[in-house]
Amino acid sequence: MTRKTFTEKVLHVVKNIPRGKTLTYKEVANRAGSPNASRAVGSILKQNYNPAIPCHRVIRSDGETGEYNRGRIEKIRKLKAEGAI
DNA sequence: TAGTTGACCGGAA
DNA sequence: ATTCCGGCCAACT
Repeated sequence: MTRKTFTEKVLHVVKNIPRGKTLTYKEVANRAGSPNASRAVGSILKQNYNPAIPCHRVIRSDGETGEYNRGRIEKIRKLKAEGAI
């Protein structure tokens, strides 16, 4: 069984996030199989530069947008453009 | 191989 | 309400 690594699972989950919807790092980690790996999710998305992965739809549990490769402002702007805010 | 870092979370002061 | 602390996991050096 070639199980997918945590990283692959996270990328898959984020890739499946529909437009106008936002998931928290904790939710993504939970779907990836590790509910406590919320921090690892951020580290992974940070390294993953893939336009097919809408990492800007992943926000913090506090309701804040969190950070983004291209800037937090761009992240917020994209979320607003999608109606997530 | 081991140690440090960080796009986090939750609880305590 | 805001600020501080420890814990958790993967990637980096």
